[in-house]
Amino acid sequence: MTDAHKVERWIGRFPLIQSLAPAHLQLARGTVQFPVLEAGAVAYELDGACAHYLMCLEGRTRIFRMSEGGREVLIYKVGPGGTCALTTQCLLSGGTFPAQSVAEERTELAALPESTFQHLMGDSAAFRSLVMDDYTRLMSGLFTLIDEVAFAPLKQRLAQRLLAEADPRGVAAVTHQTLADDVGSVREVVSRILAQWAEAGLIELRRGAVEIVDRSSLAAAGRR
Amino acid sequence: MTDAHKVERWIGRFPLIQSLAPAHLQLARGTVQFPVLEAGAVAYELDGACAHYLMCLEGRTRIFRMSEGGREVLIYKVGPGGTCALTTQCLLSGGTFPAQSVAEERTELAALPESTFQHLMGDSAAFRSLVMDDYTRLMSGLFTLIDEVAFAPLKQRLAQRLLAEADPRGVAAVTHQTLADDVGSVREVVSRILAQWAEAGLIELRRGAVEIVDRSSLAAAGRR
DNA sequence: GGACTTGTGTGACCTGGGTCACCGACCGGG
DNA sequence: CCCGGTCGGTGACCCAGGTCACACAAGTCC
Repeated sequence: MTDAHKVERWIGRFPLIQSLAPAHLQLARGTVQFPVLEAGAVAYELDGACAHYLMCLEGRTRIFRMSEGGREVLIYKVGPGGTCALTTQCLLSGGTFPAQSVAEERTELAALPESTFQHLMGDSAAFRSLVMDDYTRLMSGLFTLIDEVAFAPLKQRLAQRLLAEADPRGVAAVTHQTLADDVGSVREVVSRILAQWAEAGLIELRRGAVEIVDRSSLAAAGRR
Repeated sequence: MTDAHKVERWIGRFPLIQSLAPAHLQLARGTVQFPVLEAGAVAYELDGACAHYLMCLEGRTRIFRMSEGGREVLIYKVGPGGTCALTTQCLLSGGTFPAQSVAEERTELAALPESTFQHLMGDSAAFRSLVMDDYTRLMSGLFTLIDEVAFAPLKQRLAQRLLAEADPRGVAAVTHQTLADDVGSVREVVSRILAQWAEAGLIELRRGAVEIVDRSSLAAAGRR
């Protein structure tokens, strides 16, 4: 695929880019790059430096925090059309990444170099609002995350994760292990809870996937 | 105290305000207000709307999240010279408060009306950096909060809270109950842990206060 | 100096969920 | 068809921390 095509696709995914003033659009088009991550590649590490504002074209990355003990909490996942708001945090604060990220599958990105980013943030109200929009969204996501982690019992978080992971037909292609990682627990415990739910007819278990039979009961399963 | 005095004091607390362009400074001085909260007053509630950018001149407010079960997690406390970064979140996102806040003592604020805030954010790079600075700080605070809540055992969080609350002489004027609230636990448990530490000579217990005897051991007490 | 209100100490008990140690089932490749 | 890796299931056990139910000590207000 030629670079021109890539640029078009990028703009297709992020239509707001269009609304930049001509000079700004020019700058963006001129400096954008298109890195690709293979499945399993780390996009960035904890405390790494950050040189680009990243936007996701294709694929999916998982952003999470890890404890010394090796357990994890999922912060969020970015799919096509999403930006990695942590790069924003990084670029705005001048600091390093507060979390780590790995690609779950082959992932194509659009990357604006820091200089372009800073320039546009200073000059372009449109660009600012584009960036800040995602950034404030991240912030509110963190708040809900906080009280889930602080207050919600494991079952509840697990139920939500499962629902979030399910495709339209209700199939979530995940292993117990990855679920456990996402909710910050361990496989055995997750398996047990899933077994209960399967018992109750809320879900059906396959190898490498969970099929949700009764979405609404599952959603209710966590609470109380 | 006259308004002119108040304005001077405000600028004294937030020297960066000085660096605004004359026209912007003019606008800020012309529209700033100085509300006062009595001890125990709620500064804002969960999901409340937000009409002002708030900066703290004197006093202290506690910002926290509450679960249905009535337990709390402390997000942060704002003292003199601090801004309430949640108002930023609110004003930038156009949404409502993601948490609640109450004044711990009589608190004097400086408040910029939303229109002024938006105007300055749009026009003044200096103001933007002033605001974004605190905002990104909040964000990174949330990250550390997340993995404390997710991974750190209660003891560790308690130890930190105690150290954070202590005055230079090592005296923290808090009740077991307020400590428990801050770390999202209950009184009995906190009392027990404190009793252990007192036993070990790390702290000394008084009514309504805890005196830290051995700061460094206390800091280490949480880990492992 | 009662009588109430706040802060604290303590024991008995319960439970969510993490740990350990397996085993068995499925799956893909030589 | 066998063999090693990835998934999933299960039981025994343990422990931090929350719940309940008090008892008591310090201030405080009349």
